[in-house]
Amino acid sequence: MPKSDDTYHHGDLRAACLRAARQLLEEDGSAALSVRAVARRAGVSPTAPYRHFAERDTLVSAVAAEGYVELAGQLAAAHPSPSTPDDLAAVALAYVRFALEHPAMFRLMFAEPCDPSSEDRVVATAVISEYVGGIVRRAFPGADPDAMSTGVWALVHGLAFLYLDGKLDASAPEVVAGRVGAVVRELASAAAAMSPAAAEADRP
Amino acid sequence: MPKSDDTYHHGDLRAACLRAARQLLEEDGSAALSVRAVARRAGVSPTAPYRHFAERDTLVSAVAAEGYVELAGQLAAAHPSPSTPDDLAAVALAYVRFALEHPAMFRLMFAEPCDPSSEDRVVATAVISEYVGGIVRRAFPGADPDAMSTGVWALVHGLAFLYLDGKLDASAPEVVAGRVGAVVRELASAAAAMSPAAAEADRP
DNA sequence: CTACAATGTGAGCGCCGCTTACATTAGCGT
DNA sequence: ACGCTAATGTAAGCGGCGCTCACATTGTAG
Repeated sequence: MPKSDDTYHHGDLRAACLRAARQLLEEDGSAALSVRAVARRAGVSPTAPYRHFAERDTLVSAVAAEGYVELAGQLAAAHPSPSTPDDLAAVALAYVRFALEHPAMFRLMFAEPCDPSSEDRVVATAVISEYVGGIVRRAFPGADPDAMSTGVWALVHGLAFLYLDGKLDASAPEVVAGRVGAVVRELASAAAAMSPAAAEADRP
Repeated sequence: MPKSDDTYHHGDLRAACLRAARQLLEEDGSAALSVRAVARRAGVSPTAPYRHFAERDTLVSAVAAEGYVELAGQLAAAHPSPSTPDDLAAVALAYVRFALEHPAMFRLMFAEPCDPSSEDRVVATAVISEYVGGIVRRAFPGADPDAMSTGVWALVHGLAFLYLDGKLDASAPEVVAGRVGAVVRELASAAAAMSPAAAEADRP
C-alpha cells in the first residue's frame, strides 16, 4: 500500500520531476535541488527519479536546457530581429533581466561546463549562439562576425554576472535598464562606426 | 591517544585547511571540497575545521578570497599600469588565462553572491574593481568612467566564462591569445576613438 | 492471456554538514 | 612555579544526500 489511492505508476514522472526541480530551484536555490527533494515533491519514492535521470547531473542538465530555451524566448520577445545598437541594448537588457529574475536558474545554466552528453543543452545553447550571430551580422555588417559575436555575447553575459554578483547597482529596474543601455550603446555604436578594416586584424 | 606522536594542537590548522582545500579544488573540483575531506587531508578529526570556519561556506569564501588576490596579482603582472588598448588586451588575456588555468577556483569565486559577511572577499573584489577603473581612466579619458569600467570588466569576465564553458575554442594558448586580443582591441580601440559626447548619454 | 519491459518501491551503504559533550593544551596572571 | 581559563582538537551521533540492488506493480505487444 505505497500510495493512498493514486495509481502505482505516475503517468509522467519525468515532467513532474522537472517541474518540482524548477520549483525547488526558485524557492531555495540550487543547493535545495536534490534528487530526494524532487521525489518528495513529486509524491514518489526517493529513488523513483533515477528511472528517468541517470544521476543528479542529468536532472540539472535537463533543467538547464529548459532555462536556455526560456532565455532564448525572452531574447526573441525583446526584439525578434534586432539590427541597431538600440535594438541590441534592448536584447541585452532582456538577458540581464532574465539573470536577475531567475538567479538560481541562470547560475545553474552556467555553473558547469556544458557536457556534450546532454544533447538538449547543446542545441539550446547553439540556438542562442546563432541568435547572437544574426544580430551581429545585421547590426555590424563591417565587423568580423566571429569576433564581434564573441564580444557582444561576452559583454552581455559578463554584465549579467556582475549584476548577479552584486558588483553593480540592481536596486531598481530602471537603474539597471539605464546602465545596461548606456554600456551597450557606448560600446556598440562605437564598434558600428568602425571601418571594416579593423576586422581584418582578426585574421592575420 | 588520538594522534600517534604529533602534538595535540596542530599549530596552524587554519592555514593547513586552506591549503588542503585548494589542493582538493584543483584535483577534483569544487564538489570534492568538503569539510571532512579537508580535515582528512590536514590529518585532523572531521570536525576540527569548524573551530576556524563557522560553516562550509565560510571556508569556501576564504578560498575564494585567496583566488581574488591571486587573480589581482596575475593582472598586475600582465601590466602594472596599462593605458592603451594593447595593454588592456594583455590584461584581458591574463584574466582569461587565469580562468582557464584554474577553472574550479574561478567558478568558485563567482559561483555564489559575494556575501557581505566575508570581509576578505569584499575587499579583494574591491581591489580588482579599482584596478579596472584605473585602466579605464587612463585608456579612455573621454568616456564615462563608470560605464566604461562596467563595460570592460563585463566584456573580459564574459569572455572568460564563455571560454570556460567551452563556447569558444580554447585548444591552444595562441588561439586564445589571438582571439581575446582581437575582440578587446576591436571594441576598445573603437571606444577610445569616440568623442566624449557619447559619455554624456549615460547621465541624461 | 501471458510474457516482458518499463516503471515505482524499500532497504541500505558510505559520505556529507553540523551539533553537542568532552579532552587536551597554551598562555597568562599571580 | 602554578593553576585558571579560553582556545583548540576529539568522539559520537543526527538527519540528509547520491546512488545501488533486489523486488513489486503495471502497461503493452505477441
